[in-house]
Amino acid sequence: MKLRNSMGGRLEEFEPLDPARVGIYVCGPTVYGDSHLGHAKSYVSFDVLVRYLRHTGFAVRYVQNITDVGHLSENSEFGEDKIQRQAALERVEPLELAERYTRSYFEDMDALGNLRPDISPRASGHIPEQIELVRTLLSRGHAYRSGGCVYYSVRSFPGYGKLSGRRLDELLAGARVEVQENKRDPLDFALWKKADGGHILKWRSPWGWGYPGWHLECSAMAMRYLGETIDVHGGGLENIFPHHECEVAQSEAATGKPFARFWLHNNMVTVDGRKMGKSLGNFVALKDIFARFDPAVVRLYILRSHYRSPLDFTEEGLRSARSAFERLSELRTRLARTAGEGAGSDAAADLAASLSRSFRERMDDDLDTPGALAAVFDFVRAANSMLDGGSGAGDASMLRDLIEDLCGGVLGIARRQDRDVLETGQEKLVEALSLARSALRGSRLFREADEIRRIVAEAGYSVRDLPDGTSLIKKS
RNA sequence: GGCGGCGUAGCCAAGUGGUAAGGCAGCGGAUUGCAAAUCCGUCAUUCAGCGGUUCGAAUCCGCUCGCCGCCUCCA
Repeated sequence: MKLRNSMGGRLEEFEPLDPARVGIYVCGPTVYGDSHLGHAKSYVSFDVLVRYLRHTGFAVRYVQNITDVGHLSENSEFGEDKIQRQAALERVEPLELAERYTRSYFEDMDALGNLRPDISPRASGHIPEQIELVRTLLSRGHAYRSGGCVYYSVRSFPGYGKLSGRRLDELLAGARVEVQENKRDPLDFALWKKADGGHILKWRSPWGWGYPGWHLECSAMAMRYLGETIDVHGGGLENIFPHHECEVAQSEAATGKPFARFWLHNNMVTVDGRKMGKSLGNFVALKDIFARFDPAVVRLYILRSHYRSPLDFTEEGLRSARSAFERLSELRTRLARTAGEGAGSDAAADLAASLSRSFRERMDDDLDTPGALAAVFDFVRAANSMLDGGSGAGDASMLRDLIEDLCGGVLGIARRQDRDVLETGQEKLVEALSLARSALRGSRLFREADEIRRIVAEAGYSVRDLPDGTSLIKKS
């Protein structure tokens, strides 16, 4: 499998350090608000990577942090902690707020079908590890104390800039580097900050009461759970600089070893061509989208574009994804109905082999999910044709197993509910209406039957008259 | 100002030297009591524009235009 490595920018054959095991670290959310589509794109992308690696036989340890401290609202000495600021607004404890939005985050990710990370470490729960890392950097001469804070000395690490392609003099030329009195160099960044009066989230350290700098947690937790050199480090494109650049500098200066072998970055979600972000006030909360679209549709929408391409959010795009999702779901339902005992034909085996091959080819090419989906939809047409032609139970079983494996197991776009079983009270009523309608049709009372179909459709169920009976399907 | 990316049909989107995948929408047909679903056919002589390299370019090079991201917290 080839992946585009942000470190160097080239497509490289992926091989983990340990041939059988892969360690992945992905920058998780700062939990001070509900998740939006941008989170969905990032975490769906990495979820598919993890699923695919497991599918191809690797044992994967997937670590994704939860940032609940140290993320300041501005890059200044006196910036407010985002968690603390929002906690004050909602009148709760900072960690209570973090817990609230951590749950909200997992609710949304579960709905999208993302597998839970194997470890979801909290920054606040890893203060000793972070302090230890600062001590190491101090002892190695890469950090210095000043005004109760500890800063990383960027010029002590020659590799600074190698990930983001920046050069120190160019950074200085930029107008927005703020000179701060405690720093020896404007480019230096805080490892540990002194807590002044208003800070609630603070810990005792060798340098007094304080709290960790934002970049520190990822280095400390990644190395704690995945070792000093990790196979894959992922995150959003906007984190390449400064966040990931600083992680590289901290970690490699501390260990003398490469920090991450593969850096993967997903592109942004835009709205009307503009980046979506909390600070821009144009973000689309997942809970709002889920009220109108099945989360599986949102997932398919995301996977229809490449992880490294920007995704422009549109209502029309979501509707298009919903149609495509329905088409796929139709086939899956059809296969499940037909599947049973019996030997499969050569034609079905050929079709399955063809999809397996092209799916793998596309996924092996830097996780080309749009290409993989194209292969899936080629398969959808061919499989429908076979079923139209009267393929038997054995063929259907074979095709079903494959599509469940790829779409369910790898892409995660399978809807979980069994759509032939209607369970809620409303659904029972709809089912009863449908039976009554069948009787009307039997009596050739089509006008009445059509009226029932129209009403049931308004309630969110599509009614179809098939040669062997009537099908009821809940719309997405 | 510096660094990086993008521009493929009405919309979305693969394809990085060999003659334009796929989805949605549309149109014609088969099927159907009518629909829906499904299938068949159709839908870019052309890949922002202009030059160049090549037997051959959407793919490589140069220039132009347009858009976006990062350089400050952000997935």
